Amino acid sequence: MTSYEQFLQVLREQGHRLTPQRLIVLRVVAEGQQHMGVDEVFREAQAAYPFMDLATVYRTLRLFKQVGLVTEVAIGDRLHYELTHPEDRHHHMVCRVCHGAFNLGPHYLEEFNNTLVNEFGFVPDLDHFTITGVCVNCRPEGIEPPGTAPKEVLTDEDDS
Amino acid sequence: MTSYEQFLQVLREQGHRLTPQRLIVLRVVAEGQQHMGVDEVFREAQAAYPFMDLATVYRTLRLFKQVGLVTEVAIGDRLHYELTHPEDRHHHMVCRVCHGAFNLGPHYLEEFNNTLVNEFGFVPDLDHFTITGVCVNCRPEGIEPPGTAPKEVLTDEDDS
DNA sequence: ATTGTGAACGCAAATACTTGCAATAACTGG
DNA sequence: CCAGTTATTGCAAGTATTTGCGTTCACAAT
Repeated sequence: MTSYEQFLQVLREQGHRLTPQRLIVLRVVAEGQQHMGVDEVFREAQAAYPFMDLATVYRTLRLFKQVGLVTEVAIGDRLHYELTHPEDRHHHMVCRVCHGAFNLGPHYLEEFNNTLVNEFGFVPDLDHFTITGVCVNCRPEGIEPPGTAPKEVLTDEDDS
Repeated sequence: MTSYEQFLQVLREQGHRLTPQRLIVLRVVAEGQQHMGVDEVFREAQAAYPFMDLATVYRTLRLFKQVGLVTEVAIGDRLHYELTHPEDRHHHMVCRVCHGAFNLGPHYLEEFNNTLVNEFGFVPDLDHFTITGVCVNCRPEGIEPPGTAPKEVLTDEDDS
């Protein structure tokens, strides 16, 4: 059973209607190899369903994010979306220079989370978390720090 | 305003021109009691200088942020700006419910920073950092925050 | 299968923010 | 103090995203 089927179940259980538009957006995101921008999703969806409206794509992605079906990643100054893989929760480090995105295991933030909760009673939103910075490859030439270079999951050609 | 003068110096040193518009935006932000939204800054600035254009406010705030004169804080889905106080660097925790902002000392992120640098060679942007979540006051009573639920059943608050 | 209800849609207008461009004016060097 | 250079501005148009609203259609109950 694909997670696709399970996702339909989740939507239905929460009382959301399974419209063709939603099914298509879900399929498009699910078939995308990595996180996609809204315009990409729109283009693909429209190809499969010509009446698709951009506002619907925005609304649908927002719903999916809310329900947890998709994960939002801030790439540059724009939001991208990827299918949520519950078995592989992770955060993202996004390079400000090359816009590459690298995965970060959840445990890296657990301690931070606990500190905020215990010291301030503040419960941070850490379901998914995107932190910007500069990756190894884009760092000015110098001494390579110890550790393994993370696997890059996205390279988006664009400049802001 | 002692730091005000220093700020002018910074701008000048970096080759930026001291236009009346910039001086006014700087003054407005400096006089603001807390972080201000762009529209607030615009309104105040326009009161002092009727020709002020909204685009100029956006451009000026972006410049100031780049130069480090102001700090950007994401409140809700909108950006706010406050004067940078070099002697009191801090991050922000912003409540998703009441939109309240709480300061967070820099040391809370130092370890996290080091981990990313050492393990991934990724240098995160942590000059200023805003994390959203739910603050103590807005947290529903009796709801255990995520990530802190003990594996074994314990009703004791004591930690060890 | 038919129908009622309201969620979701499509569209167009609104909002938030950015950008191209010609005119202006801050700074420099004479 | 004056003129040249070019960063910066104001305006208007552009882009990204959201929202109001009348219509449509998914779903449940007949």
